[in-house]
Amino acid sequence: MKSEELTQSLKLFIVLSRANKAIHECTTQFFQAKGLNPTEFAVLELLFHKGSQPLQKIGNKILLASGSITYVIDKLEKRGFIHRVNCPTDRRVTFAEITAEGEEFMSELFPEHENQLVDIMKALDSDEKDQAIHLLKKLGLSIKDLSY
Amino acid sequence: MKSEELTQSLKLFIVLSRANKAIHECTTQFFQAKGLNPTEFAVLELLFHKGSQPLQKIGNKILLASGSITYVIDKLEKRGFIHRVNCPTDRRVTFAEITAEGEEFMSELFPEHENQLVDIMKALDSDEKDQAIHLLKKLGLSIKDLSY
DNA sequence: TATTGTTATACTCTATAACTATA
DNA sequence: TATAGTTATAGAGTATAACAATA
Repeated sequence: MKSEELTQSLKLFIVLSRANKAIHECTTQFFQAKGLNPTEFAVLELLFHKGSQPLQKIGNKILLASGSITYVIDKLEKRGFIHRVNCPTDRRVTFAEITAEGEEFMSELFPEHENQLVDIMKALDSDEKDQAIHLLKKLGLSIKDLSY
Repeated sequence: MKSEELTQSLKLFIVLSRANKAIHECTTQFFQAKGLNPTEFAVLELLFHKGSQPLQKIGNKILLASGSITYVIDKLEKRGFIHRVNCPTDRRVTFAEITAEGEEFMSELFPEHENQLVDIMKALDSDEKDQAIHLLKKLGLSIKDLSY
């Protein structure tokens, strides 16, 4: 017979995967309705909240190869949400900077995204959310120490 | 100022996404080391645990279009893990069935997968796992009722 | 007519490698 | 030499649509 720990671990894996999948589908659908895929949203959100970034740094944060970053930045630039800015001190470096249009776009989109999340998380009350945050943070942090 | 509920919901979204991503990377890496992608593992696991299935039914469970199912089944069949079986009562239908080789493969792989999950979830004790399961199940189920 | 599965095709996203230009 | 970004190319995985066989 399987151990209690094994049964629990498998169960936790399943409910965590399913909850994440359900949430991810909601948010992805929301982004797509605005013409963005999750990667594009991630880049736009980074620039919106953290300011201009060198392309390479964006690639590191979003975990994307340099050639792929060029592709994503090109797309966002074509839509007018960001533009490239040469670094004055190192001519190899290019910054991505959000435009006024991108700023306006995100000023509307991000609060909607937040409201959607509030809606999605409504099933849990404040205490339960705190518990879930605590447990998932603990779990997530521990995994980074694993050698997989 | 942002409401407490909004801050909590956003935080919960982030820690849930991160925990899932970390776990997903572990399991995906494990599958890939065995030459499977997550979709292939999902199909194989379905046949291993639930027995033969019509291709269309597999597509519904894994959420894959019929053309894509053909592609995945072809790959698993080429590796000798499954084979196609004609339905005797409805000649339109084809079942996918796990082979002896696939059975043997999964008999070894699945317990390893479970052990990996036990390892991954070790950061939480038994009570914490139960709490997390309870909260995530509640959350996951509630989202299906949403209209997104 | 509706359904199952296949084929052919195209698209999106990502990675890799070779390259240019700087440092 | 090493680094930043671009270009060209390839590949995986998925979707779509047209199709053949069967119900």
